[in-house]
Amino acid sequence: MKVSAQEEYGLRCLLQLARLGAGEALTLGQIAEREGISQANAGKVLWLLNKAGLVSSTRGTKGGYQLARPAAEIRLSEIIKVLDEGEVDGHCKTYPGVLDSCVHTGDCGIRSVIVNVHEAVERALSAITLAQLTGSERNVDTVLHQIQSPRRSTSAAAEGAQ
Amino acid sequence: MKVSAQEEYGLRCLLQLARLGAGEALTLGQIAEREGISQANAGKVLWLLNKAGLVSSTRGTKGGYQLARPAAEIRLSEIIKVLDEGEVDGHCKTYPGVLDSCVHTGDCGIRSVIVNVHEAVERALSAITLAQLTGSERNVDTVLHQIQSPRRSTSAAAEGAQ
DNA sequence: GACATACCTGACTTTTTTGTCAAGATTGCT
DNA sequence: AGCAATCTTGACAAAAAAGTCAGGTATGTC
Repeated sequence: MKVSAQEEYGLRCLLQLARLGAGEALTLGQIAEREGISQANAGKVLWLLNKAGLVSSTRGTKGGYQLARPAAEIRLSEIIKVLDEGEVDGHCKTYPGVLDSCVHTGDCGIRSVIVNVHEAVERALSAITLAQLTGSERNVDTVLHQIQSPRRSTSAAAEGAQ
Repeated sequence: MKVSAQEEYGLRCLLQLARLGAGEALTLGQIAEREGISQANAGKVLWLLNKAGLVSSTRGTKGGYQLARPAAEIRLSEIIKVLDEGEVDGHCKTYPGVLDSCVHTGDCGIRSVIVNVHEAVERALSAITLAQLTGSERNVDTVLHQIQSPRRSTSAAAEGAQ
């Protein structure tokens, strides 16, 4: 349950693009240099984002990448989902240790637990947009604390904080 | 951003133990057989849970594992945290592509984003206890929908659902 | 129309995670 | 005390993910 390398890189590339003015674009080399990662790696991530319709690319001499939509309309949950599916090509990875075929089907008890954990995570991430991340990072704190359950005390959550 | 194999196995083992009556215990072999995983693998996971104080073990002929605390006092966030740290031995994995030393320190902009995403996830998971998972799995749905932000419409979240 | 720039894509190498094995240590029973 | 059952622990092998490389395709400029 952690942010994978590819997810983090994708997020960083998108943040770079979100800070641009209208009509501006960044080339693959520029993005890679600013984030300190290889151009090949950035290219792979941006290709995924392009395929998913989050960014648009222009080829040729004056080419580059830019956001396909306003940053305020791109949710964190969407980004994570796209970059996750790039890893596990299929849609339903079958873990070993399951007597039948797939953990996510059937009535094996763990199914709904796993699925719902993923849903809980996605719900939390869908409350945040790219635009909220570009400005001051302090804003994120504010947004995140709003989605906290109203009937749970903060002390319990802080106790188990990592 | 997904549940790793080790996390899922740990969760399954804990659920087995949570269903026991007071004073009862399960041996490593019993747990492994019920979950369809190897005894060696179950042993590794249970050792982590034991070291973290979530389960207690008894050696000898009539030995076995049992929960160290009531299931109602064990939060999902705690479980995930323990099993995560078993993977990445240290506490702060340094991703490549960062000009300085670690993503989680310094003012590199992405730091607070990553940290806050993790906090959001943990906050969602801390609202669920083991006890809530043992009975009917339908309850999980109910609990999870409570922690949803009151000012976000469900349609947007469903649109990006995986 | 030729050249330079920049994105696209599949194969390959390295690293990390996952799972297994085997030997050691502890406890209860006879 | 001795034996059998059980947990403990470090080292190793297999699988998956992450990252790199090189060749291909498209676009704009001179």
